Amino acid sequence: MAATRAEMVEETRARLIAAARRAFATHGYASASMDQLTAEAGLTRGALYHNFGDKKGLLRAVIDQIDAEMLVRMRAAGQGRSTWDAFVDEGVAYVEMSLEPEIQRIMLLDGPAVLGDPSRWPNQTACLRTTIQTIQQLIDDGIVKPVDPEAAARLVNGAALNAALWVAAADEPQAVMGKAVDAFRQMVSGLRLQP
Amino acid sequence: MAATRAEMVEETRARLIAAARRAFATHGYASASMDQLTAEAGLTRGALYHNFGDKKGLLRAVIDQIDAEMLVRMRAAGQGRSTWDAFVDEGVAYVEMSLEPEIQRIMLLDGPAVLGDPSRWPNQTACLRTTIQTIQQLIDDGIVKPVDPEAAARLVNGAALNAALWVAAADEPQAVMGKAVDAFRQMVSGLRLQP
DNA sequence: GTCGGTACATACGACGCGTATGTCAACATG
DNA sequence: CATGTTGACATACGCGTCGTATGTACCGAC
Repeated sequence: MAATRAEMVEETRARLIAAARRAFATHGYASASMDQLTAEAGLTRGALYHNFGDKKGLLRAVIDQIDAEMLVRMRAAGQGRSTWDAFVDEGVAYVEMSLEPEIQRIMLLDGPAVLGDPSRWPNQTACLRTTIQTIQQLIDDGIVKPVDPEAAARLVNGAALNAALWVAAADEPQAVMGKAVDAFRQMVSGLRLQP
Repeated sequence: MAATRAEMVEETRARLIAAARRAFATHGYASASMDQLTAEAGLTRGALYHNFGDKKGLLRAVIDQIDAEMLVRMRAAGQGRSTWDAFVDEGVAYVEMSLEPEIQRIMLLDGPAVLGDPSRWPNQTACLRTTIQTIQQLIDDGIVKPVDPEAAARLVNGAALNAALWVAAADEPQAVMGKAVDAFRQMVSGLRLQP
C-alpha cells in the first residue's frame, strides 16, 4: 500500500492538529509555542504555515474537528427519546461535554476570544444548528411556544455553557452538577406551552 | 492644593487603567502593546509593572473597574419595580450592556480566556452576586420555584451573555434584540411558580 | 543635611510570530 | 529517459513584545 500524495498531506495535517489540541488544551492558545507543538508532531513551523496559514488557522482546524465530535455525541445523547426529552438531554450532554478541560479551554474560552463570536465561525457550530432544528420541530409539534428558534437555541446554549464553566470550577463538581441540571430543567420548561 | 503622594499614585493608576481600557477594547488583550498604551498615558512600562505586577494584573484592575460600573447600572435598571419585573429587567439590562464593544471584548471574551472562569475571580463578578440575591428574595417570596439560587443565576447570566454576543454580531441588532428579549422572558418564566 | 525608601524610567535579554528563502521529492512533458 | 515545474516542507532572519534588572529623582524622617 503505497501512501499517495494526498494521504501523506492528510497525515501531517492530522498530526499537527492532534499536537495542537494537546498544546492548546494544556497551555492555552496564547501560551502554546508553535515551535514546540510542531516539534512534538515531528515537524517544523514550515509545515504548519504551509497547511494552515497562521496560528489562527490552526486553531480553526482544531475547533472544526472538536465541533464535529461534539455534534456526534450530542446527537447520540438525544437518540430514541421523545422530542422534548431529547432536547433537554442534548442540553445536559452539552454541559457534560463542557466539563472536559480540552473542550472548555479551546471551544469556550480561547475560541471566542481569538476568533470572535462563534456565530460568525464558518462552521457555525454544528451543535447550535442541531439545537435550532430541534426547537423548530418542537414548535411545529405544538410543544414549545412560538418563539424565535435561533434566539431560544442561543439562550439555552449560553445557559448550558455557563453552567458548565461553573461546574468545572467547583470544588465538588458532582453536587454542583446536580443543582445545575435541576435548575436547567426548570428554566427551559418556561419554553413549553403547557406544563 | 498640593497633591499628596497617595493622590499622585492614584492618578497614575487611573491613567494607566483608562489607557488600558481603550487599548484592550480596541485591539484586544493579546494585541494590545504595553509600550504603546503606557505611552498614550504619558508614562512607560516601568510605571505599569510597578503598580500592577504584570499584564494580567492590569487586566484585573480594568475588569474590577468595569464590573463596578456594570453593577451600578444593573441596580438602576431594576429600581422601583416589583421583584420579578426587576429581576427580568436586570437581565435585559445585562444584555444591553453586553452590546457595548468594550464590555464584550474585555469582560466576556478576553477576561475569561486570560484569567479563567469568572467565578474564580477575586471580585467574583458583582453582577452575579446581585442576581443571586434577587433570586433568593424571589424564592423567599414564593414567586420562584425552590431552585438553587446560584445555579439559576448562572444559567440566566449565561443565557443573557450569549444573547448579547449574538445580537452584537448580527446585521440588524435591533430586530435580533427584540427576538432575544422575547425568548429570554419566555424562558426565565420557567423559574416561576405560577404563571 | 544626610539617608533610606518609594515611584517611576531606562536598558537588557529572551522568546515567539510571520515571512522570505532554500531544498528535495513527485509528477508532467517532450 | 532527461528535464522543467510544482508542491510540501525545512531553515534562516527580522521584528516586536514581554519580564526583569538596573538606574535615578524625589519625598519624608531624624
